[in-house]
Amino acid sequence: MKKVKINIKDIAKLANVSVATVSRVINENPNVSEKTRRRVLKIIQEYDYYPSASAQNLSKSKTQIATLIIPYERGFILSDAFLPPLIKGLTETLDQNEYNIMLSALEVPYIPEKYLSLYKRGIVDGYILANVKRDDPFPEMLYEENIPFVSIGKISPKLKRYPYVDSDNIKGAYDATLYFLEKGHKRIALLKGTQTYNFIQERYEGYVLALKKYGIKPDSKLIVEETLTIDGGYRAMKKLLKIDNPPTAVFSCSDYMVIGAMNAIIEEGLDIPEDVAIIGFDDLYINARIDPPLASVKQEIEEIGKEAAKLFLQILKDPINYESKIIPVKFIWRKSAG
Amino acid sequence: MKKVKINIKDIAKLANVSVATVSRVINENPNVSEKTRRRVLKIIQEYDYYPSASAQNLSKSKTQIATLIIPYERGFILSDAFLPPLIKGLTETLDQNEYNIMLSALEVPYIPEKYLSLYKRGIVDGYILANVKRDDPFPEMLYEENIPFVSIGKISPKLKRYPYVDSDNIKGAYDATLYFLEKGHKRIALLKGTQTYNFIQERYEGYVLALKKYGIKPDSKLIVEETLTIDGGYRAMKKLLKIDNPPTAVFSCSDYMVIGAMNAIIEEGLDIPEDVAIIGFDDLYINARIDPPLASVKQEIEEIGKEAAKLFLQILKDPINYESKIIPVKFIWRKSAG
DNA sequence: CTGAAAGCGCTTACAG
DNA sequence: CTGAAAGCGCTTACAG
Repeated sequence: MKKVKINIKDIAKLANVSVATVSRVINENPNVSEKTRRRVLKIIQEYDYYPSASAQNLSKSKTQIATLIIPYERGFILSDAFLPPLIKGLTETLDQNEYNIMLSALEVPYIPEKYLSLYKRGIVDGYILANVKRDDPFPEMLYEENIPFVSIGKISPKLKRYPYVDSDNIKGAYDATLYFLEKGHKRIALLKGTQTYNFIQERYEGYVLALKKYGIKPDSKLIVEETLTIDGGYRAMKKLLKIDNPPTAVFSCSDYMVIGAMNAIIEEGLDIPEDVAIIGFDDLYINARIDPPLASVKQEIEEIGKEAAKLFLQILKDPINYESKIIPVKFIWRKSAG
Repeated sequence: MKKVKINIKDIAKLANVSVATVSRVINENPNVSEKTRRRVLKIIQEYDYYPSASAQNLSKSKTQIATLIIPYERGFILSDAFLPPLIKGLTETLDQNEYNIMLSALEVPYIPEKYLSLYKRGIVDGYILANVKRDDPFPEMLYEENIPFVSIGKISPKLKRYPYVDSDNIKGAYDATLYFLEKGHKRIALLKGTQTYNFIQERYEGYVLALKKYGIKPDSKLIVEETLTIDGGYRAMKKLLKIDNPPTAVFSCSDYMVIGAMNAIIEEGLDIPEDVAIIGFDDLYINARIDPPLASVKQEIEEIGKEAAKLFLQILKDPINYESKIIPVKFIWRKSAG
C-alpha cells in the first residue's frame, strides 16, 4: 500500500523539465514562465510530492527550526498563565513564516554544551530562551559564538546588547505598589523570589521606586526572599506576620506566592484585604475565582511570544539592526487589593 | 572570528583515514580498530567537529525528531498540572535516546494536511498526539498512511488498534464516586465536559459503574455538561443547585470546573463539604491550598510523558509489536470530599 | 526562461 | 579493519 517516495527528479521527468526548474517552482523563484510553473505545480499536486526537508537543509544550510529552551528550576512553577500562551504566540508567528519550533526543557543545572550542539550540528538555526536566570552561562556562550538567539525576559547584565522581549516589570511593580501607597498604606511588604531571575530584580526596583516617590525608605524587614512557590509564599508571609509592626499591604512577585501568603494570613485569623491587602503578579486563571478575588499584574505572554518569534526571524536576517521590546503590563484590580 | 566549518572530509584527512572510517567512528560502528578510533576521536574533539544533522538525515532518511501535537481547544485550559510535566517526561526520555521533540500547537479546528506535511517533507519521524478529541480526523489519517504516532490519551473509537498511553480514567472516576457512596451519599452529581475528549466518556463510565455497584441508576438531572473551565463549572453547579432534590456530592471531570462550582456553592450560602461535597480530577498545584482544600484524582502526567516517549521509540523500530499503557491514577483525599 | 553539472556532508554496500 | 565510490535529494551559480 506504501507509495514509493517520489523525488524532484521524478517530477522533472514527468513535467518534461529539468530539476532546476522544478526547484525554482518549489522555491517560488520568479524566473519561470507561468506556463511551465503551472505544469510543474500540477504534477506536484497530482503525485502528492513534498520536497525533502533534509535535502533542502543540506543545500541551504539552514533548517527552518528554532529551539525553545526552558530550564526547569526547582521551586519554580511554570504556570498555566505562562507556558500555554507563550507556546501559542511563538508557534503561531513562526508557523506563518514556515518556521518550526523545537523544545528543550532541561533541569537546572544543565550542561550548556549539550544544547549548543543543537546548533553546531545544524539541527536548529538558533535559540529562543525562556525562563533563564541571570547567572545562566548559556546566553553568554551563544553571544560569544555569534549564534542567533532571542531571550524571553532580560538576562545576564554582563551582555551589553542582545535581543530580548520582556514585560515591563518595573512599571508593573511600581503600579501595584503605588496603588497601596495611594490607599494610604505605609507598611508595604515585598515577597521576593530567592531565584536570580532578572524579573525579580526589576519588580523589586519598581517597588522601591514607588516607595521613594512617597518618601518611604525600603525597610529590609518588609522584604522577604523565598522560593517562587505556594509554600514559599506561605513561609514568607508567616515571617512577615511575626515582626513588630507587620505590613498592612503585600506586593508579591508571583501569584503562587500570594496563594501561600493568603493561607498564612487566614491562618493567623486576619482578613484580606481589611487587615492585609495583597497584590500578585502573573494573573493565573483562578485569580478571579478565589475568595477573595486576587488582584494581580497581568503580563501579555502571548504577545511576548509573538514578538519574540518576530525578533528571532529578524535577527536571522540582520543580526545587527534589531530592536528589543518591552511589552506593557496591566494592573488588574480585585478585592484582595483593598 | 568565525571558524570555518569543518566537515567529515577534513577530519578524515587530518586523521589519515577515509571518510568511511570517520563515519564509522561517529556512528559507533564496532568495525574500527581501537587505535584508529582513538585517533579519529581525538581529532574530532580537537577541532570541535560536529557531524551535520542534515547530511545524516538525508543519508539515513530519518531525522531523530518527533513532533508533539497539541490542539488548542477553546473552553479548555492546558493546566499547569498537565503541560509542564508532560513536556518534562517526554523530553527527558527522548533526550536520553538522542531524539528531539518539535512543537505543533494548533487551534481547533486545524488543517490536518498542514501537520501531515511535517512527516511527508521528512521534517519529523512521527507524531505524539496530546489532547486530541475523539472526532479529530488527524489520527485516522496517520493510521491510514502508516505514519508512526503515539497518542497521549485514547482517541477515536474507530481505530482498532493504535499505540497510546492513558490514565486509568475509569478507575479514577470510579474511586471518587465510590468514596461518596461509602460516605452514604445517594444524590451524586457529575460535572461533565461538553467536549468530546475520550477521557470525559471514561470518567462518565467510571461514575456510572460505581453507582451501579450500589444499585443506583444514573439520574440524567444530576449529570451536567459544560465547558471544562472555571466558568463552565460555575454554570453547571448553578443548574444543579436549582433542581428539586439537589445533589449532596459532586464529582467533576476537571479541577477547573470544581473551582467554578465552589464559587456557585458558596454563592448560594451552602457549605463545602457539609452541604455539598466535591471531588475533582487533575490535582492542580493550588488544590491543597484552597479553602477548603480540594480533593482530586491525580494523574501521573510526567510518567505518561515518559511512557509515551518510550512507546514512540518502540513503534519506530517495530510498528506491530507494541503495547499501549494505562497508568494508574490516585485519589487524593482532602477536606472538600467530606 | 531553462538546463547541465557541481556541490551540500553525510552513509553504506562492496571489495579487499 | 579499511577505503573508493555511489547515492541520499535538493540548490545554485553558470552558460545559453
